Amino acid sequence: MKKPLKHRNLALLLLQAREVVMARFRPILNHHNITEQQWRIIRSLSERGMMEPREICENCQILSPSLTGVLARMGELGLVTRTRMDTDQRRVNVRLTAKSERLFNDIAPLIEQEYLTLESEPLGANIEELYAALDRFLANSQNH
Amino acid sequence: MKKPLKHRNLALLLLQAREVVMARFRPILNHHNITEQQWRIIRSLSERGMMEPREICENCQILSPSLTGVLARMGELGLVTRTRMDTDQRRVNVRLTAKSERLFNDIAPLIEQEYLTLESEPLGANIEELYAALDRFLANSQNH
DNA sequence: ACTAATTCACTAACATGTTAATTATATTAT
DNA sequence: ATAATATAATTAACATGTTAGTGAATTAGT
Repeated sequence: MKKPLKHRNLALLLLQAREVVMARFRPILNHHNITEQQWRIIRSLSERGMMEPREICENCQILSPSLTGVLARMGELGLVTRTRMDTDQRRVNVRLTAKSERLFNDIAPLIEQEYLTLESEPLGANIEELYAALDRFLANSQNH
Repeated sequence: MKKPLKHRNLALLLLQAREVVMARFRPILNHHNITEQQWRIIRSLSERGMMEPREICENCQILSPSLTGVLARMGELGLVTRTRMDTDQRRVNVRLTAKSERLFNDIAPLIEQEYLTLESEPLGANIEELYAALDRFLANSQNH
């Protein structure tokens, strides 16, 4: 009478793998008092310079209603500025501040080092394979 | 002066891949009025029959404080029962109910079918590679 | 030009994630 | 046996995830 699922839980495997990775980086972010989402946004903005909220949503995998709160708190903390566009009053430009650029410069090397450490351990042995598999999967997904 | 990170954001890639997968299954769960976390728990309990909360935490990747609320709501909905153990009054046994077993039997075939659909599409072309990469990565992680 | 449809950011309501601390029960070490 | 330690589940406080819906601004169609 029992009918177990034949397929494994792919979403859960991805979640577990993500947790393995984040467990390495979370202490760094906690120590600097920023959240995972804030770091994704700062990292993304440090590359692009300026983004609209919907671009951040896409790029950082954050839903619009969540982002509203995240950006508001980052604004309070002086980590981002938000300015309405002249050409389209609905849209907003989000930028890093001097403070968050310094924060990025402080944290980035630590993250970088942690990646190197990870790669040097047994855990990192097959990490290129994981990147490749994710790349091919996402390339066929029309989702970015 | 600008120092971009040399490494790609692995945690984000995993999150994006997970979203691609969940986008397929979310409509099924929504239609049956259960959350992603509730489904993970139901699926897990349907295989093991009975679990303690801390086992559910490990297996379903849910933190203990979150699980307290999830199980409470599932109890209200008649989806699980919680009974304290005689041998250790701190510990609890969680079980599915007849209702949630029926729910599982309703949903499982739909999930199964969606996996088949996914595999038949371009997105599924390299999915075995993804499973394999995740397996090898998790096997070296001491995290399960 | 003008109406209808679309887009963008946002609010509301509730569920879950995250860290720290707490309570109750069990276990270990003296 | 008792005190110190450890463990399981919980609560508290706040941040984020998720769905539905809103209001203002823009664009598409006529």
